[in-house]
This record gives sequence, structure tokens and C-alpha cells, in this order.
Amino acid sequence: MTAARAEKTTRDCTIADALEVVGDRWSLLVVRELFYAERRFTEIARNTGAPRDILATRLRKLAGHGVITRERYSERPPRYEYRLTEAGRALAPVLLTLKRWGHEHVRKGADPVRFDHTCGHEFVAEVHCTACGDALGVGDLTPQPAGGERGGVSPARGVGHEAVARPAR
Amino acid sequence: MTAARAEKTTRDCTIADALEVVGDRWSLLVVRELFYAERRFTEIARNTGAPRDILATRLRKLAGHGVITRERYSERPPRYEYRLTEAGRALAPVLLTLKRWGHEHVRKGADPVRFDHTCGHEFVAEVHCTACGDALGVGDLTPQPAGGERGGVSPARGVGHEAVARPAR
DNA sequence: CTCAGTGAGTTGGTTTATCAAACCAACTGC
DNA sequence: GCAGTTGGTTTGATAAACCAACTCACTGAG
Repeated sequence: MTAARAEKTTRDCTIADALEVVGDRWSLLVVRELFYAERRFTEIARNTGAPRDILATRLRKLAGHGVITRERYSERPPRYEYRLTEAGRALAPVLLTLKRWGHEHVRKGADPVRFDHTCGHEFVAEVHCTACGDALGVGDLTPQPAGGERGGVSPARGVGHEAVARPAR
Repeated sequence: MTAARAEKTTRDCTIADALEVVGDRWSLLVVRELFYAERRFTEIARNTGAPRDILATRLRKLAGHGVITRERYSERPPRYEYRLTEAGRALAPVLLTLKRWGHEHVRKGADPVRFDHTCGHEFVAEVHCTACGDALGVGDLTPQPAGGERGGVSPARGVGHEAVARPAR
């Protein structure tokens, strides 16, 4: 069950690592509920729509990966409540980015849930470069082989047309 | 198959909408490959590790949702190549945010794939507020009921402890 | 021309996961 | 002391994932 991914030549990639943990149908919805400060099993089950047995499995998996904690608040009918860890809270940018994409490209109508930023306006997520602070634009990135080992993007081919990077224009 | 989600009282949410499209084990990896300008079935299968039949299914599903296009480049052995649409390209921020999380909270070692930004530094994704341009901090958000309809976060309880929002400190 | 090889899937059969509904065990209110 | 709630686990049925083998057309070597 430990999901031994890289068998032969799959791309070695931290996106795949992340998806190993939260890349199923329910996990990110569970994290969303914990963001809304829901802590109880039944509430999470209702709000996500996840079947109860699967939810139990996912909660244990997420706890195992350090995304949430299972704190026992009752002995001997062993009962737990769930909270985000630091790692779980760090998923906020992922959820907010996904929320924006879902709003703009899946649902076309009004977004039923909105957040207000401390600046007073509605919060809409935008990805910036940590180094220079600029917003990410189309073709602003060029992949680096990075290690010299395999796993990177082959520099000869690939990347350059409508991919992430746009070398010249 | 059309996944009639909201049966009773699940939270109405564009995150769930997004996950309906890309919330399975392989779809985001497929999109990642298309970002790397891979267009061929066999390459995508190899680099993601997805079984070929499932990959065929996913490619059709993603095309159906307008995330990718299937362009026929050969008649009569009908063969297609795949490209991202505008909506698919808009997933770049999601992938980059997920990549950062995977790097920082799942894998602890060096990231095998890196991107350089036009500013000259390695690109690390950071989520900002579109309105004011500031980077998102802990407790910067407060949920709004937004419609007046159901689906929002109940304002009385929830949200306020270690959730997204932090009303006071 | 034949024949091995490749690319892009499809098909068949098996394992695994998902799901809904029922069940359970302890507590809670009355 | 009994109906109701909470937080699950168990039970089968159904659907999906998975793997291996196969097809179909083409490509290049000999």
C-alpha cells in the first residue's frame, strides 16, 4: 500500500509526491473542511459527501503523512478529533489556487464561497515568484535539469512551444 | 458517470468542482506532462506511470472538460496528439503550488525538477492577493456567506481558531 | 516482399477500491 | 431505561483500476 511509484522510468517529481498524499478524490475536501475548523467525523462526512468508511481510511492516511492530527478526546469508545498540522495548513495556497481555477474554468456562475482578505477586497489567489515578487506570466519559466541525474526534462526536445516555458518569442 | 455530487447537504464549492475534473490519481500528472510539451500517448504513459487504458479514459475525460485538445494527426489508424487548452494552461499555478508543497512537506531532499523565472532566480510559487498584491499570511482570510443561500460557512461557529481565518489575536 | 519493430490504443480477466446500508458500542438527555 | 446521537466498523454489491496480451496500421531493414 505504500505506493511504490517509480518503477521504471516515471518522472521523478515532487508534484507526484504531493499527489501521493492528497491526490485522491476526498483528501483535499477533507483538508478544506478542516480549514473551516470542522473537527468532527460526522460533520466532515456530511460536508464532503465522502462515504464513512473511506473517510475513516483517509483520515488515518492523512494523519500518517503528518497532514492532520488525530487527538483522542474520549477513551474506551475511542473517539478522535482532527486538526490540521503545520503541513496541513500549508495546503491553503493549493486549495485557494484550485478554488480559483474551479471558479473560472469549471463552474461559470457565481462562487458560493468567498474569502475576504485583510486588505478589504475579495481574495483571489495569484501565484508570484518568491524571489522577485512578480506575478507569474505565460512563458516566464524555463526548466532546469537541476541534478544532472535523470528525472529532469530533457533539454534538447520538449518545452518550448505552448509548454510552461517560452524561450524566445 | 456524470458524478452527481451534491445529493443532500454537501458544501457547494468550486474546489469540489475543480476536483471533479482533475481530482483523481492521474489527471494532474497528465497535465504536468503536457506542460513539458509531451504530446504523445506513449510518452505520457511512460512518464506518469499510468496504465494505458486508464490513460486513454483520462485523456478523453480531460478533453471533454475542455482542459486538453485531441488533435487527429493520422487517419484510419485514428491517432491523436494532445495539447493543453487555455483552461489547461491555467492549471500551471495549481501545479506549481502543489510542487512547492510536495517539496517542502512530503519529500525532504532536493527537488529533482526546478524552474528558473525570468528574473534569473529559481521559481518558487507564492500565493498573493490579486487585489492588493500582498503575499497571503496566516489568518489573513475571513469567509463570507456570499450568497445568502446555503453552502457557505456558518458564521456563528467554525472558522476562527486555527482555521483559515484569525479574527483577533 | 517479408518480417521485426513501434505507436496508439483496445480487450479480457483479475484484483482492488468505492459505496450504501446496516450494525455496534458508548454516551446524552429525559 | 430507552430513544437519539456520535464515531466509527462490517458487510456485500458494484464500479473502477490494473496488468497482460492483442490489434491495426505503419516504418524501416534486409
